[in-house]
Amino acid sequence: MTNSKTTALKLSIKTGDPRPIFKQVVDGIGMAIAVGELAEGDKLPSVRALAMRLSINPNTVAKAYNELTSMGLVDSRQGLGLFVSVPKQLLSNNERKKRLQQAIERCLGDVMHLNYSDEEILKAFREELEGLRKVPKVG
Amino acid sequence: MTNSKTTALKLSIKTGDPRPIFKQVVDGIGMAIAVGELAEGDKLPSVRALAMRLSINPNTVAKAYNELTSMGLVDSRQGLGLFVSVPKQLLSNNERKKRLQQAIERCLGDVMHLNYSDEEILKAFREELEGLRKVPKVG
DNA sequence: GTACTGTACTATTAAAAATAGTACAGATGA
DNA sequence: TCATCTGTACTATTTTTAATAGTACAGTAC
Repeated sequence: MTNSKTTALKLSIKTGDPRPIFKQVVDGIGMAIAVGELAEGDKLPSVRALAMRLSINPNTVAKAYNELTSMGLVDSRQGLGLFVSVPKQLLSNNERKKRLQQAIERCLGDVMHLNYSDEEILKAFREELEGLRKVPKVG
Repeated sequence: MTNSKTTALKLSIKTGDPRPIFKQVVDGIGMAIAVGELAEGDKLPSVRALAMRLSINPNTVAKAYNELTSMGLVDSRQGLGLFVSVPKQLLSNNERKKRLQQAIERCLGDVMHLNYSDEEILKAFREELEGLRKVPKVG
């Protein structure tokens, strides 16, 4: 017996998005987990079900699911499916810090051209972060 | 007569970087302009010279230069070269805001898995931003 | 003139992403 | 047991993007 309810997952693929499809899936589910829309133990849609819902190839979903598993965000149970895992930490502190900095650098690289002041950028960042944290689990 | 001195531009292509080469060039030069390493009126290396220096194809540099021109960061002068342009604003406020938010969302999406607290993330972001602004023009 | 600039092409190769189809072992419930 | 679901692992093919290679042209400078 496990938590077999497949949580409603709002996820869509945008054709205009520069990211490849499998990356959109990874990011979408990863974000849902991060903000608590998907809670520990929740079951993800099956590879084939999600592929059908998103009108994409099952292999593409499988690729995304493999990456999520590698990231330690979900656990695979043989024959059962994928489940949101207990938070774990499989990255070294150095690696975590490196990724944090790289993400921020990339963000700033994309933003610096836009002629916003430091204060405006910081404000937008803080608000976005708070907004994410506020999103509660779906009831 | 124009400002014909080609400013020393520290720029390198990293094979491990997930970004395509032309994007690394765009980002690198864009950032150099943003932080003031490249000042208004400075001349960029020629397409062919930069291509040779980076050991990449001139077309790849040309592609990056075209994007920088489209972004309004540099101006092309027929037969002369590319020059860092006066700051202009060819994006609507809506478009600017949209891009700011998208960049931040993407950043947070990459960061939320790392188990950092909001405070730690904000601190890292603020420090990175301040660090960039502090970089002075090369003397 | 010669030697630079950016730009615009065509063609080709290389790499990444996505699709299509098949197969297999474990789990579940009838 | 049987049918059906699960993730996973393949191979093959197509599509898309990036990168390379080569040529050409108009404008600028000396």
